[in-house]
Amino acid sequence: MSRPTISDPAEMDGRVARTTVTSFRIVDALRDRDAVGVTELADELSLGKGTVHKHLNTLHEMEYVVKERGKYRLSLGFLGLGASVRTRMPIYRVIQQPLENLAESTGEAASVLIPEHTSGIYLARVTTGTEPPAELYEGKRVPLTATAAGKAILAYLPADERDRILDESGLPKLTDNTITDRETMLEELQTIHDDRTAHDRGELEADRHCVASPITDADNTAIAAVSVSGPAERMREKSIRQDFPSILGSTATSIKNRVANEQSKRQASADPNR
Amino acid sequence: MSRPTISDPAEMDGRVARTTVTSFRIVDALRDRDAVGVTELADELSLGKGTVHKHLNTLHEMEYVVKERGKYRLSLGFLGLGASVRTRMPIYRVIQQPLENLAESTGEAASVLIPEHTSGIYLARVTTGTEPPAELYEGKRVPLTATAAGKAILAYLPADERDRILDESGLPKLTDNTITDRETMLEELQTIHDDRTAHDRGELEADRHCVASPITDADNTAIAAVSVSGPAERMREKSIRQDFPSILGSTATSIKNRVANEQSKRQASADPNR
DNA sequence: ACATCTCGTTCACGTTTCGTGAACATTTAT
DNA sequence: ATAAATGTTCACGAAACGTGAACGAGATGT
Repeated sequence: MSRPTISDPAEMDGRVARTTVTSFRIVDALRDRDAVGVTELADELSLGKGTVHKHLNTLHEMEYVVKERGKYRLSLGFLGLGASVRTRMPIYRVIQQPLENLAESTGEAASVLIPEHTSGIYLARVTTGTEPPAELYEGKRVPLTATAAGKAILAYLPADERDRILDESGLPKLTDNTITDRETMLEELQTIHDDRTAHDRGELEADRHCVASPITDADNTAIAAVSVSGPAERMREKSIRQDFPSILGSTATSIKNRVANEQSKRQASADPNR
Repeated sequence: MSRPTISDPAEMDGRVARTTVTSFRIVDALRDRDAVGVTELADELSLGKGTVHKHLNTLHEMEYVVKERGKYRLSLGFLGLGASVRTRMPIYRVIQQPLENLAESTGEAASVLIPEHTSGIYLARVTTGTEPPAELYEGKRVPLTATAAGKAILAYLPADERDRILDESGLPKLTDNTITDRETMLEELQTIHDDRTAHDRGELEADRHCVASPITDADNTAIAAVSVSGPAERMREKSIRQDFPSILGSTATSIKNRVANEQSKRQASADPNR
């Protein structure tokens, strides 16, 4: 989603390895299809058949691509890479329990979103009942401006970094409710900062409402956000009886404290004195 | 684990894009460390600082690498790639329920292993109780020769493909119990084929026992394997009271049928007639 | 506070090699 | 069986990758 597939070959001259870019353009293309042939890929990416074949063969040798009856697809090697990246994040190791509690007590899907580059990526999600499976969200990239969790993060980022993100990512319109005006967004972020709670009323997906709280570090800067989301109507009803903001707030502080604990533990074990 | 990090630059001449290989050598190196600097990486991979920097910068531009205070690490972009690859596999969409049932009825960790290239990769795992978290296994690469699920797959592969895998991967010794002799392995595979059940008594991890059944396609060729595993002693006790082979066998056929159903559904929807 | 050292970043150049196009081989469709 | 389409290989020219050294920023220690 709105990934910078580096289509402007002019601006980035000596600083980038073009061959690698081509390889990852192929990886990105494979990501969105089931199994694909050389010619098809070459046409789609406007590359020579020979070139595409060489790259696919390279990825195949490294076992990042599987070849089945002349067609190519990405291998499960990427599953290992993704799992490794996620498991290495200190915050990931402490959110499982809080997320499960949150999903349990609200009866809705609970997620943690992490800011990376200029967008947000779902780190984990716990679903209840008949919600779409968590796998469809984990690893998914969304604009920070079009989701409650993303706005919660933006509201608790240093102003210069927040502005940089808004500059680079813009405010893409995903539904009729998406905020696309920068001034409006800045006002909204101010409100969110005051409340420590962000709302999303169908800004990412039309029928989906979402409430979120930022997870901050010692400097009160966002490192992530927790959120619950569900069908618009059901969320509206529940919000009358349940105090989403306070539930999310306590989940967020719980996660924050666990992260802090983890970090002090790590420092203690890395530093054998004390 | 035993990935072919392409260390022999001689044998693969014009057929491979060397720049891409270098980039993925860097990715593979990043995978196993937390966050790393240019110099450190350059030394480890015996590359120039400039080279490493250019590659990291490339990966950064494409948002596959994150830069934090001069150190680099892999981004969650790989999480999305991995999730996408896995979700695209038809078998993945049908194993959740059977795996949960299996874990429930045996009280042990239940997994599905998929063969890729010459090794096996855990596609999914459901754990119960105090087992190590499933995330540590999902995406993990293991030798097919050193685990019950892997042997179950080997036993139900065409002889030529089985031999090719044994040729290429060898029989690496991981514990004192690992089978390292090819003849012994072939006999074992024969037994496994007869029983449709494979056993692993500490061949991958010393204190871990594992029982597995192959999941086959219409041709009776393995496309995966289901397994349960747990601490050696507990597994030994349980195996007296529980009939692991028959539980695994029915799980395997259940999965097999579900996969077949999925495929006929897909064909029906892709083919608008009838 | 200063000096020094380390590390990340940039740059120019020579040479590897990447990408192109066409030919060949192999598979699929007719 | 024939033909069309697709995967694979090859040779060559042009592009750019990797090397080494220089620069600059940041950390470290005195």
